[in-house]
Amino acid sequence: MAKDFSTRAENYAQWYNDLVIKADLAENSAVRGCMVIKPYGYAIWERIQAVLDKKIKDTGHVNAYFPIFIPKSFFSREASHVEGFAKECAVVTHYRLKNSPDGKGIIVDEDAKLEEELIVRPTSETIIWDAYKNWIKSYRDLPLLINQWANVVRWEMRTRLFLRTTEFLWQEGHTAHATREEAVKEAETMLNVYADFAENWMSIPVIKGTKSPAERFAGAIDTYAIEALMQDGKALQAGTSHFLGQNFAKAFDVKFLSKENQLDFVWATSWGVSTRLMGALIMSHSDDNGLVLPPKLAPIQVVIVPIFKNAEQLSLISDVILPVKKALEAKGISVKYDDRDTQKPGWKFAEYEFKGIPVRLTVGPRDIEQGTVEVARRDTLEKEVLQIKDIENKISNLLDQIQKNLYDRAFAFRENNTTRVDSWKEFKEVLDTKGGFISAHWDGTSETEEKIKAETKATIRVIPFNNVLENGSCVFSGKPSTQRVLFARAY
RNA sequence: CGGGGUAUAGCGUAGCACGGUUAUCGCGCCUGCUUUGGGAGCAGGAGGUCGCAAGUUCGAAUCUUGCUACCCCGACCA
Repeated sequence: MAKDFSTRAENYAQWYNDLVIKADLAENSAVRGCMVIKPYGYAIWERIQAVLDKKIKDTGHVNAYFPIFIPKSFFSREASHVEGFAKECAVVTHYRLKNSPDGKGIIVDEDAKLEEELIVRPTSETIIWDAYKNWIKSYRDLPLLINQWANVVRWEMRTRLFLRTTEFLWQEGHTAHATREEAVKEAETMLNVYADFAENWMSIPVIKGTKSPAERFAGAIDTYAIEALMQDGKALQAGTSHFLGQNFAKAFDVKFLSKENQLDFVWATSWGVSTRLMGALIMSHSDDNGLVLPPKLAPIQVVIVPIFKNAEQLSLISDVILPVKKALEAKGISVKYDDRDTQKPGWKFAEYEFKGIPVRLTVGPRDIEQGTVEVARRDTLEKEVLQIKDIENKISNLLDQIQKNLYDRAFAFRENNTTRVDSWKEFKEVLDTKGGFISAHWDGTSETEEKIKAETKATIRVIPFNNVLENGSCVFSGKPSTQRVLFARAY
């Protein structure tokens, strides 16, 4: 087979880039750091959206839409929030262009300067809480459970397709509650929704937990996250959920009258996942032959490739296989029948393999004679020959098997790449030779985390929920510690 | 924003130190014939402001200056 792309062992970063381009998921655009999501990549994102949107609605939330622009003054109301985002904001300063006096092109009209600059949203807490102020007066208005699907802009220094782009797509939930307990519970609920989605739809095992103060969202009291391990041993934060306390309520003066006629600030959460999930999906399952998609998110789950020399042969095959396609579709399976005569079968095999289609059916004249179909599965690259009459009943089972196999494979990889470490020497050794998650004791201070990061580039990815409490000493400082946390180098 | 590098067809490239016919090759694209169970073969063909601007010269992809864009490494990050 023609190998015009890198393998993971040769160059993991290059492999990822080649894969995204060659599988036709996305490409770089004329705007530095911004990507064009191509139809096939967008179809996968639409699957992610559709499933998550339903989960978000099933947990009581409704969708709304807030502006892309945020007045600069709103932005600075919550001190740590501005501090966190100020360095990566795009700012709109003018609203008009004019012809250049020298006749060469077009320039910004300096007379059209905005009274107040507008920030292109890097996240929407401020504009949303400004609106919530008018919506919430009484405990009867609570809880307020709103989500929005939107694009946001964060002016990153270095970008990578899907993993970190200047503009990206996401959903952001913003909720308001009467009590602290309820808000904390909401943040946990949504983290569980994300974890369920990652594990059962994306086949990506994740670790749920709390972020250390250094990794916390700007403006949050607590940040929860699901953390996944990629095949190169680096961790990737796949989703976050924040308990915001009363920080934004205070900044935007959002108060409600309780049943007891007490005026109090509301309690808030926000939570989101982004197109970065596409990166997680790619790096969790794909191999040196290209993309591997979990069936539940694959835009095309089954592709049928007919082998034919002429129109008569094709029509014979079509007569037999089209009813099978219909039967599969009736079961909710998405099937593509590629009967183009402009590409050869071998070309199609390679193409669909690279695009990660979970199951391929091949039917040629020999099969028609014998009443068989060749079934190839993308995850294991195994092929078997089945009776045509059995296809209808066996394929959905096969898709389930693939979905499960991908999860099991990723889970085993994570288990094999999570190491318990009790000395600083071992910590550095494991990090450099093996990578992956390192479970180690930490004294709980930001200073130690900072020093570990400076020396090794590894950060605390997550303090797992339901962590076993055990006495130990910090792997770096030797000070007393009560639990292990997960360290890793991260995306 | 620091340090390094690159810019020639849709993509990847040769040519450039030493200026001189019609700018090289591969992939891809188009046409025809033969092919079709793992990225077909042969023949023919189309496609270029050599990043932009100025300069040196009889003559510039090649030399000089300025500009622009992009890539890699670092600090920052979902």
